[in-house]
This record gives sequence, C-alpha cells and structure tokens, in this order.
Amino acid sequence: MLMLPLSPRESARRRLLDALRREGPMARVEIGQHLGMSPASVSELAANLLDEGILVAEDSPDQSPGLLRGRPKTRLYFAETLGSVVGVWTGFNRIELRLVDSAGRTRASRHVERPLRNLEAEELMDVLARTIAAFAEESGARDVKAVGLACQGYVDTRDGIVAWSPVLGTRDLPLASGLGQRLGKPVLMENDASAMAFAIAQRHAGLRSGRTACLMVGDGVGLGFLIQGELYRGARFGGSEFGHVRLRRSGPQCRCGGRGCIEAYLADYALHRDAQLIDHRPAPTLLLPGEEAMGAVVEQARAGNPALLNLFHAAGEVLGDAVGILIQTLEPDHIVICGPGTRAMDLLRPSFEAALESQTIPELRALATIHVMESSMDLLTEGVVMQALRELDLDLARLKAA
Amino acid sequence: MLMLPLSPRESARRRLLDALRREGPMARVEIGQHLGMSPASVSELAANLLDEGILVAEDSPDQSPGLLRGRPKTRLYFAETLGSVVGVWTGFNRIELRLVDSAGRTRASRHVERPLRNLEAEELMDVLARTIAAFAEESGARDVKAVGLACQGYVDTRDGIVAWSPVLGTRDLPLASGLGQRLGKPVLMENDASAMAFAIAQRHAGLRSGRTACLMVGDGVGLGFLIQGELYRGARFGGSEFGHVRLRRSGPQCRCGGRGCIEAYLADYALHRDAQLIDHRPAPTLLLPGEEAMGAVVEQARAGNPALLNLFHAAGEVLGDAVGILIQTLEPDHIVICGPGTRAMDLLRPSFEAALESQTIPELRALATIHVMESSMDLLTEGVVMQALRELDLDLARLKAA
DNA sequence: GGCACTTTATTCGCGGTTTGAATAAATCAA
DNA sequence: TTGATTTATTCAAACCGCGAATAAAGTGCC
Repeated sequence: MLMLPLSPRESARRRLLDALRREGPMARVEIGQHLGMSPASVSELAANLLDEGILVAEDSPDQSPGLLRGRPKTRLYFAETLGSVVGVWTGFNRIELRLVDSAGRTRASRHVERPLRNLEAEELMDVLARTIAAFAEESGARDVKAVGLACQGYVDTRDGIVAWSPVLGTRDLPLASGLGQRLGKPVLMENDASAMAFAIAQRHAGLRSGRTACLMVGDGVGLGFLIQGELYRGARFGGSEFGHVRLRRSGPQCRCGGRGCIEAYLADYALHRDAQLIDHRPAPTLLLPGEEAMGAVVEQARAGNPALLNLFHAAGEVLGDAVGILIQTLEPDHIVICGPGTRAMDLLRPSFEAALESQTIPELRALATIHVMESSMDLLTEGVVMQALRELDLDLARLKAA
Repeated sequence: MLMLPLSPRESARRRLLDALRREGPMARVEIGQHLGMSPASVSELAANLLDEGILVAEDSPDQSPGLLRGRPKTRLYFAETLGSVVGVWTGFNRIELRLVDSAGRTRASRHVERPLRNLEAEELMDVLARTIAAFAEESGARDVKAVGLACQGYVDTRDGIVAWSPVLGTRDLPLASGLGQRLGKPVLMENDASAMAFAIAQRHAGLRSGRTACLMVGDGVGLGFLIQGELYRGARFGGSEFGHVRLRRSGPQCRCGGRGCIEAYLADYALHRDAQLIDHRPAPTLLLPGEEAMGAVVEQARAGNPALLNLFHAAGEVLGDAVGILIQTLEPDHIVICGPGTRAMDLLRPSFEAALESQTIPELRALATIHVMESSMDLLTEGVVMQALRELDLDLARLKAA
C-alpha cells in the first residue's frame, strides 16, 4: 500500500467519497453541510468525480415526503460500473469473505471453515487464493479490482508482509505479493483489530473525532487506534498486537510463546483451555473453541461455578489493567471494547472496573468514555474493504492526474 | 493555550522560525535548503517577518573563510527588541529558571532550592510568582512576554490546570491563570516529560521524523511522545504520567497512593527508599534524595552490594517491561531513555534487555532504536520555553492578521 | 576600471484550491 | 404567469507555493 501524504484535493475528495459510502446517496448541499465545505467546493469536486465516471447524478429527482418547495435535490451516487472489491479475514480455522461494490454495499458474503494453521507458506497462499477466486466466481462478481485482507498478528501494511501471526506457521510472509500474483489483483493488508476499529468508527460518528482506542477481544486481543477517524500507523505495523503485552510475569502460557500476556487471560482459547483444566480434562491444543463451546463456559460461570468465576474475575482484572495502560499512554477520548469476548462482559465487569479504578486517577479515567460493543466478526471484512476502496479511489485520482 | 489548527502559512512560518532558533542565523537560501522550500517562498515569508519586525537582516555580509564568489549571503536573525520568555520547572524541592530572548538564546538561568510540597494553593502560587519575578528582575530582563511552566503530573495544557501532581498538595489547581494574574503575563503549561521530549528533539534532527517516545526517569517517570517532531496531545493532558502505569499488582508503594507503578521501582525516591530499608534505616519520607545520595547508592551497588544489585535488577526489569509496552502500543521509530535515572544504566541494562526481549518479538523490537541520553534537567526549561516562544510567534502573526 | 562570472535574492506570473457572492436553474403555489 | 423557494453553477478574488526570469551584489582577472 502506497502511503504518500494526501494533497488537499485528495483529502477533500476522500472525505466526500467516504461520506457518500457511509450515508448513501446525497445531494451536493447535503454533502456540503455534512463536511463543512462551501457549495462551490462541493460543486467543483462533484463535477470532477462525475467527469471521471466515479459518481452518477440521479436523473429523476427525489420525491421525499417533506415540503416540496424549491429546486429539488439531485442526489449523487456511485457508478455501478466501477467494479468491486473482496474483503477477507483469515481466522484460525475460518475464512470470512465479503464482496462489495464501489459504493460500499455488500453484494455477497460467506465464510468457509478451513483450518489454516500448520500449512506451508505456498500451500496457504494457494488455499487462500483458490477460496477467494471461488467466492468471487460463485457470487457473480464481474470485475474485482482489489482484495483487502485482514489478519491477526504483526502486519506490515505498507509492504503487505506478515511478520508473525498466531494463525500462520511461518514468519515474515509476503502475503500481499504472493496472493497478488496468484489472483492478478492488488492485495491490501491490514491488522484485523485495525480493520475492526475503522469499521466501527465508520458506523459511529462520535468515534471519528478525537482519539479512539478500540480493543478487540476474541480469538486474540488486538488494538486499533484512530486519530480523527484515521488509523494511527506505527513505524511499520498498523495496530500492534496489544494482546501480547505481558502483564503478569509468571502468568499462564500464551500462544506467542511468552507468559502472562493479556491474551493469555482474555482470549477465547485461553478461557476455554483454563476451563477445561478446571474440569480435569486434558489441556486442549491452542486451536480455537467455537462459539458454542465458549457459550457453555460462560453459562456455567453464570450458573455460579466458583472456579470458572475466578477465571473471569482474573480476566476482567487483566482487561481493566489493559484499559488502564491505554488510558495512561494514549489518553484517548473513546475506548471501545468489542469482539466476541464482550459476550462475558457481565462476568468481567466487576473486576474490570475495580482494576481500572485502582490504577488510574479519577481525572484521567474521566477523560475516556468506555463503550462496550458486541461487534460481530464480519465487521472486520467491512473495515478492510473500506480501506481498500479508499485506496482504489486514490489510485483512480492519480491515474487521471498522470 | 489556544490550540487551533495551523493554516498552511502559519505552519510554514513556524517551521522557518523553529529552524532559525535551532540553527542560529541563516541566509534565505540556506533556510530553503534546510526546509525543502523554494527560494521564492522563503523570500516571501522572510519579507513578512522582516516587515513585522520579528526578524532582522544582517547588514554587514558574512565573511566566512570559504570561497567568496557570488553575491554574499545576508543572514536573518531575530530582532533583539522582541522581549524575552521565562521558563520554569517546579521540582520537588527545587525550582529551575531560565530566561531566553526571542531568538531562543539563554540569557540567564539559575535554580532555587525551595520545598514546594505541602504548601496551600495560594501560598504555592505566591511563592512561585515571587521567585519568577525576582529571577527576571535580577537577570535584567527588560520585557518578559510570557512564562512557560513545566511540572510533573497530569497537566491540562489547554486550560493550564494541574489535575494532580506529586509535587503539589492540591488537585485541579488552575496554576496558569493563578500565576498569570500574579505576574500579569500569559503562562503556558506543559508536562515536564513532554517539555524534555520536545527539547531533545529540537537538538537531534533524527528524532524529529517518525514517532519518538521519550521516557524520562528521575524524580518520577514520565513520557513525552512526538509525532513528526510535534508533541502528541491526548484528550486533555499532554504526555501522560506513564510512570503510574501499574506493572506489578502487589509491588512497592508509590507516591500516587497505588502499588507497583513503574515509578515505584525506577524513580529516585523509590530506589533511595528501598536502599535505606536494606540498611535497616527508618524508611524515609517520600522527599527526593539529592544527586549525592543517589550517587552513593549507585556506587555501593557497583561495588557489589548484592541487595542493592537486586534493587537495580528489579528496576531494570520494570524499565524493560515499560519500554516493551511502549513498543507494542505506539510502535515508535525512536525510544529515548533520559533523565537523571540514566546514571545507573549500566546496572539496569542486563535485566532491562532481558525483560524487553522476553516480551516483544524480534521483528517488533527491531523497529525502534533505543537511545540512552544523560539529559540534564535544565533541558526541561529549554523545552517549555521553546513551546512558549512558538505560541508567541503565532499570537504575533494572528495579531497582525487582525 | 571594466567585464565576466558566480551566487543570492526578488519579482512575476502560473496552476491549483477554496470561498463568497452573484447568477442560473428547477420546481411549487397561487 | 408570476413569485417564492431551494439547489446548483459560475465568476472573481484571495491565497499558496513554485519555476523561471531577472535583478543584485559581490569576486577575480585583464
């Protein structure tokens, strides 16, 4: 992914197209009010986008039920002919797929159960490429322009390299170029928590101003950090795998090889593993438990099983510590706790709040509003697809310019 | 402190003045090369600044010893008539003061030994105001335009309020307005670690690109975070008191009231206190040990005292964990460890490196280069004074515009 | 001194961008 | 048909940075 700084024009253009994807077709006035731009500027930008065939103007004006005085609005929408983008998330034993058109509307989505762990690099990329191609085929996608891929781990978004991922066996895998060659299309990569953060912020206007830290708890624990609605990019990777911050020196085993990582308490695999151990069952491998298995653990705990309650108590404490660290380091305006892990928020909350209180002063804690969202995992593909669409927009603009 | 976004012009102007303060008088060509601006733009900007009386052009051209072909450069420098700024740092029992002219050159500096802890809010502000006024007086400052004040703790830079500081007895102290009234001048506030980070980045060009996390270890442990050379601003406070991140649930007592904070291992007061306890001396209060006392502790450890070595070992481990958290959360390009605490870096290093290695994967660790700098505390006043000067520049520009 | 040469600084005009104000367009209501 | 009303476009002005041409200010050599 190219990462040049955007010219003023490009950034205005991006804001316009973002708004149109989020809100659906809008008239020029509405866009202007929405973005705080003068009608003249919107008109100018829109004229370009219409010229380029990216947008189309409504021919039959809107018949909205309000009062109908004045010249009617002509709404602008995305051209249908611009092709589509596939968004992919590679989980542990599951691949999520989504096909969207250039307007950002989902045309098809599905998931495939397929364990990816322990595959050789080449085989992995073959499987992924075949799965993506088959999905596009069966969804009747005419013209797939790009693929966006979100995955856990340390993802170098610029070069499309996965430095390490719990899902993959190998290190430093050039996944974007490997898939790109196989599919004949550009592949853009993103850390999965970053993709989730972006998708959530697209849906909640309030999270697009100031600083938003999005903590995704599920298969693992990831962090996506947004400043003014844009993903914070570190030196090389996007959202770091915050889950591998070690909070307890001699805590439980983590799948990264370390001990006492945030993940090793909070992630599904960790909770499930420790629950099994309580029942004196053989410790399972690190493969991910399904939603049913996790639901069963949560239900037993809610029923009052004291050993399980302890487990969630410890996990809540770790979550509180983690949020405390985020608050003290980033001072965000918003903290979003999301992902499947929120299913047990009721069990986590008491120790979560106690831990958070005990490590931050009230003034600091009051800074950030904490949102708990049961965001489903298919938001992930939405986030990465949105990012891919924006890159395509930019490419188109630069193509025209040259 | 007003925090409006800068117009393109204002930002160019700021870059020019920054460069001139850092590098001293420069000719227009040199400024252009330095900042990557066209000669035309520099000429235009310079003309404005000369008009406004902020800069002055050299009348007798430079006689540098190189080859003297071509039209000689006329260097630009700051007008002497623009007044000065006082920078202040309030430590535990020490006040650092610095008087600089508008060119950023230090005209006078001194420090006053004066315990500030346990003073009532009004008395504290009286003492500070008197100290500052006396310093300005005795330094022969003609025209002090503003005061920049750095202090430990949670400092709201926008409103000039100290939410909490280990130095102060009270909470939510409106220090900027209180001092401002007493002195009749605007007072700008900054967290001390932020001020240090800014000062260090002004001196090291490499730290001004990308992301730089500056960890200051001394009286306490603070964090200043820079993105492209500009201080990262959180929701309300500048650099957070990162030292109060709790790393060990049942660790030693911290002066914030908690336990196991980073500070409670690494700060001078903590190391000194624990060293005293080893010698079975009564546990001292939390007042800060002087440099001699700390030097003695370090010397004893270097001489091989095993209990003291353990102390530094534990502190190094905490430092490693802290840097690990920074790397995994912010993914900075540079990490600077600075402040008086670096005096014992040789003792900290083995456990520091081991802890860092054990909690980050190599790819991630390789991202950030770690610099250890024995930055003296009087850089603090330099940092806050620089920030104050920039605000004054901006005010002047906006005054002219209106 | 005068002329060539070299380097620095300024000026000028252009292209790109945003905006307020004026204008045009499209519709409804009476 | 006319007027009212709202939407969209056009136009002139301002701004910003820049390349190119030009002016300025010296040195060095004859």
